[in-house]
Amino acid sequence: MKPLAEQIKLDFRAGEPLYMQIARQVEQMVAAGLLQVGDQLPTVRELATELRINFNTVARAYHVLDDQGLISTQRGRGTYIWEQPTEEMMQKLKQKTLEELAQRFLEESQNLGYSPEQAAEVLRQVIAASGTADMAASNIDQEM
Amino acid sequence: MKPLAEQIKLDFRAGEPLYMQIARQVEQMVAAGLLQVGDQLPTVRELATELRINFNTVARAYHVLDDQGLISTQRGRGTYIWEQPTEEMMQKLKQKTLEELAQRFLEESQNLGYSPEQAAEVLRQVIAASGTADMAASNIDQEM
DNA sequence: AAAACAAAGATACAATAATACAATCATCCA
DNA sequence: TGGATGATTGTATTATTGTATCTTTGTTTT
Repeated sequence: MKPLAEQIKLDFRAGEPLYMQIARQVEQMVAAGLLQVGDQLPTVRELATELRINFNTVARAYHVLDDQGLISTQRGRGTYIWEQPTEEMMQKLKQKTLEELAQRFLEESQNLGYSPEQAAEVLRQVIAASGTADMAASNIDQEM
Repeated sequence: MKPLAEQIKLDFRAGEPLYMQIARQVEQMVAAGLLQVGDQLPTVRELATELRINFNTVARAYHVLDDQGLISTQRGRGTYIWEQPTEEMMQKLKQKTLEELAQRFLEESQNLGYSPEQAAEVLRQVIAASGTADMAASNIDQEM
């Protein structure tokens, strides 16, 4: 297949920002099946050089797609098309898991030798700590 | 016991660096008693191959653990769980692990769209249910 | 015209990978 | 026995790749 860079056309005079043009065209290629799960996208620098723009602009486009879950950007490794769970899959995953998560948390805590009450107490503390916006690193150790 | 490599799960999309994920999970296995004094860890290349990452990333994880005194890495020899941590170290390690477990439980719950309070409430119910013989699936969603 | 905002670029940084290296071990043969 | 040699293991250094932060620029708003 032709290099991705050659398939992306930028219109420097369009109202649409460059990074959105890139993101949109990658989306369309995925939708068209031209890009498939696991495919590696060009590095931000490669694509930027081809398109004669700054690599941060490509990085912004990739960031948008990453937020969508369409791709996976991995520092030091590269950028890849990511499996996108369907809405119903997400829904199914959501159904049962909260209790299972709690169950697993409890089991793992008990494996460490803690009682369910201690596990619950630490959870409360972690919640409290993450709730405070500016929390000086809470030290739970002394409190138990 | 299952090979260590199979027990380590990497999330390539997580914010947490891969080497930290590895180091943390090894810590947790030590805290849980799954790894004991003298046990040999996989070589950096073995583990890296299994995890499909570069062996330097494993080496970096091992280096972190070596600095903590938890393991001993020896060029040409391999990597081993170091002397049994003192009771105090073990206590701290377990405490840290428990907090990390709570943190992860919380994050995963929130990823599913639940509030910290809902997560805590479900945990309470699971605890209560595990006390009694059977636990009917509680449906907390409508209650909060 | 000045302020405010967003897009794009420049620069420094952090995580991962690639490559070459040094220490140790295992094997074999004199 | 012991030295040679190749394989294995962790280490050091450098390159690659995405990220964070700040600056510049152009457009819009007031």
